[in-house]
Amino acid sequence: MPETPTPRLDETDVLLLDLLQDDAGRTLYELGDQVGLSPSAVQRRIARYRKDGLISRQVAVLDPHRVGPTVLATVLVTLDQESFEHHREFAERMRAEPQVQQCYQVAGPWDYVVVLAARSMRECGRLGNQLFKADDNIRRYETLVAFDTIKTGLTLPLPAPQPGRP
Amino acid sequence: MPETPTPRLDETDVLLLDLLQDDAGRTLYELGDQVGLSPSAVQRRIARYRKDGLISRQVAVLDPHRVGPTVLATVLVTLDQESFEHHREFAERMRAEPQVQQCYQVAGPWDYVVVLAARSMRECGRLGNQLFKADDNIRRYETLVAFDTIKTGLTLPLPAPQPGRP
DNA sequence: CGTGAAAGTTTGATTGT
DNA sequence: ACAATCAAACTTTCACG
Repeated sequence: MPETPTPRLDETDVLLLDLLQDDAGRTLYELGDQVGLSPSAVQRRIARYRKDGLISRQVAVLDPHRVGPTVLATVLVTLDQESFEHHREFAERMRAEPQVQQCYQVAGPWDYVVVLAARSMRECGRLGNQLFKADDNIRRYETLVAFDTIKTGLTLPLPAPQPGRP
Repeated sequence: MPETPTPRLDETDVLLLDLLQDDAGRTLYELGDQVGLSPSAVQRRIARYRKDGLISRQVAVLDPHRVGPTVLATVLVTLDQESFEHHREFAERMRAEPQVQQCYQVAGPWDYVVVLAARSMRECGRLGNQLFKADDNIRRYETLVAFDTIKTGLTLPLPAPQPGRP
C-alpha cells in the first residue's frame, strides 16, 4: 500500500489553504486578490489540492444550538479484547453511526476518544448505551457531556512553506 | 441576553441542510434537483439559514496526513480555581490559539476537553506545556495522543422535521 | 414558489514569462 | 513549469408573476 507523498507547499499555497480553511465561500477573484494571483492561477492550485486529496471536502458548518437542542459529548472508551479484528469492528461501527461526529484511536489506558452529537440528553444516553454498553467487548467507557462549546472547527496548522515546488 | 429562537425546519430544510453538511460545493440547480425545488427557492432557503445563523460558515476540510505530518491529540483538563473569571480566561486562551481545534467545557471531574492539532510530536508536547503546564491555575491535565483518525467532521443530526413553517 | 433576464463566477484555450 | 488574459459556459441573483 503506497503512501501518497506530501506535495510541497510554497508560501502562496499556505496562504490559500489558510483562507480556504477559514471560509471556502470566497470567489477565485477575491482569493487571487489576497494572494496576488489571477483567478485562473488560483483555480489551478485549488484543482491540484483536490486532485492530491489535500482538500478532502467542502462543507457547511451548522451552529449546534441554533439547529435545535443539541447535546455534544466526548466518550472515552477502552476495549476488552484488543485483536485487530475487534478494533476493525469497533471502527466500522463508529463510521456507520451518523451521530458519531469524530473518533480517534489514542495511546494510553483509553483506546478511543469519540465525539457524539445528539438531540437531547435522553438520546445521548440511549446512544451511549447502544454503542458502548451493549457492546460486550467494551471493558469500560466514560461520558463527558459538554455544557459549553468554547471552540469548534477542523482547522489544521500548515507546515512552514518550502521555497520551491517541483 | 435573549436566546435566538430556533427556526422551524420542514422536511425540505432537513434534506437541504444534510446535503450541505455533506458537500457544500453543489450548485443551486443540483440541490434543487435533489429536493424537488427550483434553484431560486433553494437559494432563498439557504439565504435564510445564513441570516438565522443556522449555517455559521462554509469551510474547506483538509486531510491531516496529506497536508504534512500531523499529530492530533485530545487533552483533558481540570482547573484549580474555578471562578467565573478563571474559566473566562482559560476559554479566551483556547480561542486565541490556532492549534486548538476544538474545546468543550464538560461535566464531571474534568472541566475541559481540548483537541490539539500539531505538526510533530515535539510541537504537540511544546503546545501542551505552553497551554497547560505553564498555567498555574491548572490542577491536572492528561494528553491522549491520537495514532489513528477513524472519523472526523462536524456533522450534526438534524431534528425531526416540523410539518409547517410560519 | 417558479420563471427568466442580468450580473457575477468559473472554466479552458491561448499566449507569454 | 507556471502565470495572465479573454471569451464561452455555467451559476447565482433578483424583480416579477
